[in-house]
Amino acid sequence: MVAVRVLSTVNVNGVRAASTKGLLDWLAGTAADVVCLQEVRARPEELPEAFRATLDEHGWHLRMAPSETAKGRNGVAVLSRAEPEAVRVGFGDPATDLDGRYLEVDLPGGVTVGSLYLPKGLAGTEKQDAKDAFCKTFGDHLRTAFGRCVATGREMVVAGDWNIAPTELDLRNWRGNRKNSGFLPHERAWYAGLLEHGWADLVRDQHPDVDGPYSWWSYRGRAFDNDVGWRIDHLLGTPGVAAAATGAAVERAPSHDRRWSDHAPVTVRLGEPG
Amino acid sequence: MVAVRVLSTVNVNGVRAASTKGLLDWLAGTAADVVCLQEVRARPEELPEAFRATLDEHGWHLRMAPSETAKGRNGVAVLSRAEPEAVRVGFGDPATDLDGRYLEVDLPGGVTVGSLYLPKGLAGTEKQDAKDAFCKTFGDHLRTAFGRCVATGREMVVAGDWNIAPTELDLRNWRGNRKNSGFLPHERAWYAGLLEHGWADLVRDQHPDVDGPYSWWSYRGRAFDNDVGWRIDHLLGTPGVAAAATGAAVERAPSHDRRWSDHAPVTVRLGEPG
DNA sequence: CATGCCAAG
DNA sequence: CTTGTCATG
Repeated sequence: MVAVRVLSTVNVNGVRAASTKGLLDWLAGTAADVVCLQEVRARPEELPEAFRATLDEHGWHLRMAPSETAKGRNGVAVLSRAEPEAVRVGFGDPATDLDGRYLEVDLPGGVTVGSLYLPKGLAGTEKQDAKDAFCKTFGDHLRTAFGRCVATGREMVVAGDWNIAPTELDLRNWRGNRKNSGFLPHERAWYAGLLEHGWADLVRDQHPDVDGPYSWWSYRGRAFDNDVGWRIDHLLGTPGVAAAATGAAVERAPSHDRRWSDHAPVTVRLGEPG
Repeated sequence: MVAVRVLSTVNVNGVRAASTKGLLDWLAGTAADVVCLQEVRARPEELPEAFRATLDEHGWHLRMAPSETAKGRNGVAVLSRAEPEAVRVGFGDPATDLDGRYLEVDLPGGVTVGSLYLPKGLAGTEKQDAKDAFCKTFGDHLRTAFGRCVATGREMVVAGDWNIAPTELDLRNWRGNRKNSGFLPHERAWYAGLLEHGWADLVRDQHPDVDGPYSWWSYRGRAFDNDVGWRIDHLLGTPGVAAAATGAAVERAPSHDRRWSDHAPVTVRLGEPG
C-alpha cells in the first residue's frame, strides 16, 4: 500500500506555451495526485498567471527547480495534492545541481518523488559526454536512494524525461537509431543496470512485449500522425511501488485531442481504481 | 493626368506574419494600382507561397529590394498592376544601397515610384547619426530626381515609412516627443525642406489643419485603441501628381477590422473616382 | 517544427 | 508587444 494513488510525468516543452494550448485543461481534469513536469523553461516569477490560478483552484502544491545556469532552459517541477514535507534541488552533483534537471520531494505517507530531466546527448560530441557524466553521478544517487528506501521502508518514484529508449520496443525505428543518442548501447546498458539493481520500469511492467507506448514524437515531419515516436519518459519505482502498480498509460492527445507539447503525459496507477 | 490612379503604401512589419493575419485579403481587395511595401523582412525565396499565389491571382508584378546586410530585417518592395520598365535598388549610396531601404521602379506612362523605409533613429545615439546621414544623401537624391522630373515631364511618387512626423498635427503627444527621434526639430526641418523644394505631401494636402490621420501605433499598451499614433508613412509627389490628387485615406483596420501590422495602409487617389 | 532568448521596431 | 534570428530540443 502506497500513499500516492496516481502519478503522472510530462515534459511540457515550455510551461508558458503549453499553458496557452491545453496544459491547464489537462491539469484541471487529471486524476493524478502527483505530476512531475520537465522543461518548464521559466522561473517562478515567469509562470503565467493562469497557470498559478489553475494550481490554486485545483489544490496543487508546486515545487520547482528552475535552471540557474541558462534562462529559459530546462527546469523541473513537482505538483502534488499533498504538501511536501521536504524538497531537495539536484542530487548533490555540483556540475548539474543548478541546471534545473532534478528535484526530489518527500510526500506524506513515506513516498519520495523525483522529477528528472536527463540531458539530451549528441553521439560523438561533448554533449554526449555531459549526458554520460550525468548518468554516472545520477546512477550513484539512484543506487544510494534505493538502498535507503530498502533500509527504511520508504517508497520512491523517479519520473521524467530520461532521454533514453531502453529497448528495441521503445522506439519506432530502432535499427536506424543504433548510433543515435537516446538509443546507444551504453545508454541502454546503463538503464538496464538500474532495473537489475531493483528499480522497476512501471510502464513497461504494465505493458510487456509490446511496441511503445511512445511518449515523445518529433515536431518535424508527420512523426506524431504516423506514431513515429520514442518511449523516453519513464517512471521508475521501488519494489513496493511496483507491487502496487495496477495500470499505466500514455495520453497521446491529452486535452480534447489537442497536443500542447511534443511529449505526452505518462501516468501510472497504484492500488485499485476508484 | 497621371497614368497611375491609386497608390498605397504600408509597412507590413514582416510579410510572413502579415500574410497569416490578413494582408492577403487586403491585397485581394484593394483597388490600388501600385502598392509600396516596407519591412518585408524576407528574401524572395522566403516569401509565403500564399503571398505569391495572391499576387499571381490578382495580377500583381512584384519587385523587391531585400536587405543584403542583415537577414530578416528591412526590405522594401513595389507591387504594380503594370510591369515596371526599369528597376533601381538603392539610390546610389554605397552606405545604404544594400540595406533594403529604397527601391525605385519606372512604370509605363511616365511615372516613377519609390518605396522607402527610412532608418529609425534613437536621439543622441549612433542610430540617430545613421538616420541623419541617410536623410542627407537621400535628400540629395530627391532633389536630383525632382529636377529630372521637371526637365523631362516625368511624374514621381516616393512612398513609404519615413519615420518622421512632420508637424505637431502628425502625432498624438507632440509635446512629450520633442526630444524623441521622429519628431526632432532638425528632422522636421529636413522634411519641410523637401516640401519647400517642390515635393507635395499628398496626404496632408488632402487633409489640411487636422490631427492625423495617423498611420502607425505602437504595439505596446493600448496605443491603437486610444489612437495614440504617429503619421510617419508619407507619399511625396511631384507637382503634376499633387495636382491630380483627389483623395487620401488611412485604413486603420484594413481587413475585416483585423490589424495585421503596427502600421496601416495609406492610400492616395489620382484623378476622379471610378 | 516547436520552445524561449535576443535585438530591433 | 511584435517581428524574425538563433541555439536548443
